[in-house]
Amino acid sequence: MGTTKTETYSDKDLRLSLYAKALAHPARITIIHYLLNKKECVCGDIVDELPIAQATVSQHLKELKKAGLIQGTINGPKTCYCINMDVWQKVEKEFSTLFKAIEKHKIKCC
Amino acid sequence: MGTTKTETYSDKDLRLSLYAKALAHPARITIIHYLLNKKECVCGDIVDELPIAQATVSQHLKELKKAGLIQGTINGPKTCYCINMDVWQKVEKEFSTLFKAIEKHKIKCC
DNA sequence: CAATCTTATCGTAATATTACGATAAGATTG
DNA sequence: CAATCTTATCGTAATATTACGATAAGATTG
Repeated sequence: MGTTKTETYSDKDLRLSLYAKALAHPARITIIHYLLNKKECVCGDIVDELPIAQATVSQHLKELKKAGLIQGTINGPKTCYCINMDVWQKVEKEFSTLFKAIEKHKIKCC
Repeated sequence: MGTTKTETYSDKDLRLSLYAKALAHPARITIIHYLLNKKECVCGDIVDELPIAQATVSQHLKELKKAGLIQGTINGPKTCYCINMDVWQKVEKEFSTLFKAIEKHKIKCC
């Protein structure tokens, strides 16, 4: 017990839930916003922006990388991070499909 | 330790992360889709749709209610569920603000 | 009213997540 | 090359999440 049963859900639902999961932490949302506000790739002063330790930030970056939302490339002693546009297009598409379905839904009975 | 530090993030980022969290499970995505496909409010045969026990479904419904994404009204021995359109409008707005910001972001350096 | 049906809640177990300090790994700087 | 700087990873603790069986709560059905 304790583990989510992944086998029996549709691939679509599963994928959407994984994207949602990647965004389900304020630190990770803040990181995404931070990357968006920079004109260049960020060689990690992300730690200064967040109220959490360097190790924890690194963990969150790993989560975002795992979901494909960001990319990181090692550049000397530093690591450069940036938004992965291709994956975000998919994310946007999947979420807006859901949102559109909800817009069409016009029932209010409770 | 173990708890997310909520105090120090912006309200916006925090809110978005909580909506994402509510959607961060395939069962909950499936429930939302199920409610969308019904023409009327659903008096819970949701359990039959999911590969998990009734108690667990009830728990997921509680999570969705907590986030405001669905509503439930007791109707005799049954409980009727439906999508909470007002809250979903907010959710959509917050997500699309993020998506639009990402669309504008045209840097690819890694 | 007893039996039944539906759903929420309780208790509990297993796993996942979050956070941190310490340290490792790898480059650059003096 | 020693010192330093940056970031990932390890180990660990605390809490959260997921899942289930059992049971409670509340109505309806016979």
